[in-house]
Amino acid sequence: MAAELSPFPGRRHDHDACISEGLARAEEICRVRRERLTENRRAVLELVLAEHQPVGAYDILERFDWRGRRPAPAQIYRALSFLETLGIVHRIASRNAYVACSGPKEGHGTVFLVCTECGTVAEPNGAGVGRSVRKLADDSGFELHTHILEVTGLCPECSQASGV
Amino acid sequence: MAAELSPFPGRRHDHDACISEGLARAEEICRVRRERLTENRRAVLELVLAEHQPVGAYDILERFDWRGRRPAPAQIYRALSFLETLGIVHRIASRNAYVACSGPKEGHGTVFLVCTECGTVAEPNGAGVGRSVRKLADDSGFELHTHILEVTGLCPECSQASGV
DNA sequence: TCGCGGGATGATACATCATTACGTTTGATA
DNA sequence: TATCAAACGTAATGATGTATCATCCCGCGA
Repeated sequence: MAAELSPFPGRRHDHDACISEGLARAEEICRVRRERLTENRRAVLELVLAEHQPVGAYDILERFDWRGRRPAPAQIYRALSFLETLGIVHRIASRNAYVACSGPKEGHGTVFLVCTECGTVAEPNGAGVGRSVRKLADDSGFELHTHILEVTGLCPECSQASGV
Repeated sequence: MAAELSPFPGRRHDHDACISEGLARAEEICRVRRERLTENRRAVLELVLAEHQPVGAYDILERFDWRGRRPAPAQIYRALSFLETLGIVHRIASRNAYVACSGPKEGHGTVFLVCTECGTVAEPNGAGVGRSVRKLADDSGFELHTHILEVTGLCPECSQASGV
């Protein structure tokens, strides 16, 4: 088998590829849905894609220096919610911050592994957890719409580094 | 078996009992841990216990009219974090709001079912989900510390009301 | 090509949520 | 009762997120 047993990106992955894949995916989704990936939205997406750590809206705001101007918060939030509806950016509620969706593959659920040491976020395949959640909801008579699961701990690299 | 198949409180439950049980539980925990359930903390807890909906810190602030004075935000947050460490109040990250822990029983995990219609929050027994999460973390080489799972949808009553 | 209509933007202001800082009070206990 | 840490009171500030509205831009039909 090839690369990823772990959903974490690894220290030396080709991050430029992450970015261009992310952008390509966004373009494809917009094409299909007949939405516009405007300059603003694209710029925000690039800033979110720039890292595998969640990034706050105001961090984006600071890094955003598009043609010398400084946009207002609303502009960032508008772009972020647009990208969220497309499913290419996710909000990490426990941190009030945002990450780019890391996998093109379907079947990943709304599960985030957040490393408390380096901040990296991974989206593992959450199918098993998804089943548990559905069962739990059924047993409780709850009509499930969405769920978010945010797991904190140490990613493989930080776990090793901390001397296991 | 007796009452609760569903972890939801039900429209006509004895809510006074919820409150006094909650307070009694807090007193017991403080006694065991040699902590002080001061007047402030108790007042905040009462306001959180007053509903099964998550309540914002500033909602508490507004309702807080303890001897005519109006406390500052810091006071509310201090009490809330104290109550969180005791495990009798939980923060709902997706809503920036707080609920009282609904069950005296152990074995409930950090799982919240949040009704988007009436706002009621229930804490079902999350043992099954907990196992899935541990497995997922193991498979990803992730050293798990904590997790929060917030499920949105319709509670049994609202689900029925919406005409299933 | 003109003009219309809806979505996106720019900009100001404001609303909401949370923390820091610091001096004072309180309560357990030695 | 002297002491010390914990909790409180208060003010200020920081961080995050929305509302509003005039304007701009783009696709599309006349």
